[in-house]
Amino acid sequence: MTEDTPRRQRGRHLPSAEERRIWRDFIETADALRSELSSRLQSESSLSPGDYAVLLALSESQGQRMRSSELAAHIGWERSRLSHHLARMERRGLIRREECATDNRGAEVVLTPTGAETFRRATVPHLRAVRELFVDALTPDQLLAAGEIAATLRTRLHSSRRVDAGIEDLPDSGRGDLDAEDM
Amino acid sequence: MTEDTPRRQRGRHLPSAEERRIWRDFIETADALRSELSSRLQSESSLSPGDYAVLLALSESQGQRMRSSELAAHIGWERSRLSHHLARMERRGLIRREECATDNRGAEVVLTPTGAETFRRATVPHLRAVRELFVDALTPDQLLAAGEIAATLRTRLHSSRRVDAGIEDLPDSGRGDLDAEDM
DNA sequence: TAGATATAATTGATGCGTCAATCAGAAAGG
DNA sequence: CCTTTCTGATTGACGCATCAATTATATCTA
Repeated sequence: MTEDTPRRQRGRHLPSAEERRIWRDFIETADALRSELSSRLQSESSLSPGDYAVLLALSESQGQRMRSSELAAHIGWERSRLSHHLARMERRGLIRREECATDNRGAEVVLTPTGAETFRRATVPHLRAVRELFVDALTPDQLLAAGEIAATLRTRLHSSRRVDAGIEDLPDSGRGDLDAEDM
Repeated sequence: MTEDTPRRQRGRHLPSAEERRIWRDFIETADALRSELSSRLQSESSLSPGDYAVLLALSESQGQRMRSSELAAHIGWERSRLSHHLARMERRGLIRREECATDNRGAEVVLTPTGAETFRRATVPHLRAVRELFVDALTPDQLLAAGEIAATLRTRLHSSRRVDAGIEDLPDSGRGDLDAEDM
């Protein structure tokens, strides 16, 4: 009774060749986009996307300083990743780490003048590239659709992560945690 | 005459807050998707997406072997990246490198039985995950739209890479080189 | 207040990606 | 032939991501 003729009832079969093609196209294009943006950012400003995310968050923060954990949460990184990254950024003089007055375990990450200036000079070219390669490349309809597709995928991603068995669909929980990466 | 009031003539201004939001959503979602798929693949099969791409290409090749450069071109990697990756895969016994009979500089990459078996066991769960998190998450319309968006973006990406000055739009050159990553 | 536990942050190990440099062998041109 | 140039492939250095382990301080509770 359970023969596997192409009886496309959603959810029972593996993706078809066409579906796999779309999947590949989608994920590889997003990847190529990320990598092109990243390489432009790198050559124009000597910043990686990670640097950019950190500097953006700090620029927008009170006093251009933030507790390390707070920063990690804000940009959606693991603390360990941030710690390694900050070490590299500190070496380059983009940020500084100070000890925290109210909690002796804590560290405060501070934007240096160099960091602020580097970030300032990076912004416009970066946003221009986003416009050129993404916003302007798409028709207004496509742009809208892209937003909806992203929202849909994100919802599924979140619900599937909680259940992990992955059978029951949770009731659409809104989109809670957003990360900052890229302005 | 060139004041910058919101006169949305495409191509002259930086992306708006809403456009930036869509951009962030899009790129971060694609990223989250990639990372979720990759982590499932890892825990189910001890394979990275890179491993998967290499094994897929080899599985489909004549005699389960390929010249190293050929393989690199097929999956769209730099030779250097492939070389490093093959070194790691060889250590784990997934592939083997033999010297090439017809060109003494050349190397042939060969799928080992272990590699073939590991790949075989990885395929179904991986495709199931692609279905769950991507194909089935979207409506048929959205799936189509995703494919078109990817195609559009890819075209722009390719033309902009050639010109590099990036002003003139090239006439839509079809989509030449595709990479293999993920089946 | 002493001991358990939780939390902030760092560290070390390892895999992965990119770049520039290298090396050996093939091809081409004199 | 011999030298120059090109090409297949590898290497080393470094940045980046993830995981597990660690350190130091804070907090909680008996």
